[in-house]
Amino acid sequence: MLNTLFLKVGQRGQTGEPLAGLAELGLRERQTARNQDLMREGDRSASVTLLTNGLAARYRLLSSGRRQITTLLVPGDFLDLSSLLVRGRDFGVVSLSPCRIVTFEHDQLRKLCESSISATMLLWQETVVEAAIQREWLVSMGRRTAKGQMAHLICELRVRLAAVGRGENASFHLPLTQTELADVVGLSPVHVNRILKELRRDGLVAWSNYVIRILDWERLAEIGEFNAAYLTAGPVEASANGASAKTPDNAQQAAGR
Amino acid sequence: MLNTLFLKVGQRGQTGEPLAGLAELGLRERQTARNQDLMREGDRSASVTLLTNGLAARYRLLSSGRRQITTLLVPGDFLDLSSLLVRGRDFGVVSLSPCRIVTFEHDQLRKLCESSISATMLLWQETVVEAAIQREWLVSMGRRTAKGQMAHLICELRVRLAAVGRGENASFHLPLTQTELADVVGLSPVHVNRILKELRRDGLVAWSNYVIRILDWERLAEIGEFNAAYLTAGPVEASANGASAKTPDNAQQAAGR
DNA sequence: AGAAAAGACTAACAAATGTGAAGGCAGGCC
DNA sequence: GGCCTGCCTTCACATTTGTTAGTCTTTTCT
Repeated sequence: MLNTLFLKVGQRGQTGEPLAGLAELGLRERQTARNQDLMREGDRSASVTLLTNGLAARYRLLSSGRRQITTLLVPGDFLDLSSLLVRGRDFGVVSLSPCRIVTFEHDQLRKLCESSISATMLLWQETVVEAAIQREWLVSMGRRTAKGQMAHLICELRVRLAAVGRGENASFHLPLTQTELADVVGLSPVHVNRILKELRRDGLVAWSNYVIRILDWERLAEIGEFNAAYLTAGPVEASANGASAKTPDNAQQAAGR
Repeated sequence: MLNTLFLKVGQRGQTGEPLAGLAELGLRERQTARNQDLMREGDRSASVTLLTNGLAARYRLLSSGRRQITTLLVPGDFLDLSSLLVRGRDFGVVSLSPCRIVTFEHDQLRKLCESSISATMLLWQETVVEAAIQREWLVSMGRRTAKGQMAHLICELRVRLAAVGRGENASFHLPLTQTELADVVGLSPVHVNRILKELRRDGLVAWSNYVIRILDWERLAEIGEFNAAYLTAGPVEASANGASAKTPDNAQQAAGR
């Protein structure tokens, strides 16, 4: 139940051990269909949900009907950790594939945090890494070319998915419609189609049946100016943190840098 | 030294009390000039810095020379809280006006966190609110019109600055060049100029000498689809949190809705 | 199996945004 | 006082991106 979370934390050179207690706290592990609204904007909740399998997204809807996906959630990601600290939710969450999720009640989580500072730090770190990913998206949308943005996104997903054991060699499953992809990158579906065509033409990726195969990692990372450090950077080496500062592992090698 | 931080936390209906200990931990309070590089991308640090006065920004530089500002920092904001949890920095920080800053060493901060769970939660909350602001920017860049994006940004800054006592009535000081503004919204300087012209023509804002006066808050908020909840939402009402859930104060009223 | 729906792809055109260049104004500097 | 420099502003034009709409294929539903 916690293995993807542990894998992710492990990739940063840490042990998820302090969070082991979560195993007993998880309520029901649920299975959802694709395209389900897992959470609606504006709700308050008394629990936090962890995605253990599948792909999901945080999004915002504007009055024009336009949608912006602000976060892609992969196994091991919390859908709404922020609800533990701030009331009200400024985003909705939708499943982009059939998903499996577990929920933890705020009260339980808070007890865990009170009893273990290293557990708190690990959870806080999740928020920090998420923010780094969002910053990277901001750079993509603002200053990268559409092609660079797509290239960067593919690189990011490859690393994040590989970290939790999804995808082998240079290919991974990404059950995203071109229209959904458009909502991720903030472009129109037609333009996304154009960009993908270019990436394929240039021999950078193969993309069919929702499986992406990266054909030329080097060039893809170059076009997207991708540097995996923000995903794989471990914690500060600190005695107080209970964390070891191992060298980043194979996932990073695969990721090139 | 901590008053802006306290004001900000207070606006969310909480007391900054648990962080009072910081007052003795702050090292040298420094004054910087405008346009100084306060931190460079890639550095590691052993301390966290709080902005106590002035305006600063986190940014990323691409190889093409293009710059994207990913966060605008106002008094009461930490420049690099994330360094406490993750090594390596994926952004630079530049002062956009003369600034005053205080730094706190990681070791000291960690001790504070270990001794007080509510202090930890308050700091974590800072990260969470920052992430919410970034999500909002993502929505702006991806799915709002350029005009809506500018409108939203102005609303956001008005609320954030008012919260820390900067700006009165509906006007505030924003020492941002149009070129810098372009790096915030991800547009070209020329286009930023066009948008500002429109906003002025429509009687929404007056903008001169780096002072913005909002002439029609209602319409500005409507155009930007601005809802201050993500900035003013307090914590979850929780016994464990030591936080009181007061009704949001006047700053929010001023912010409309 | 057949019908319906969803998704990928393309084309032609429209709108938004970027680029390069220039003029004007103000403040800082000698 | 005069000269630089930085910034705002505008223009003309190039490029990117969006829109609308249509065809084709695949999947889903009955």
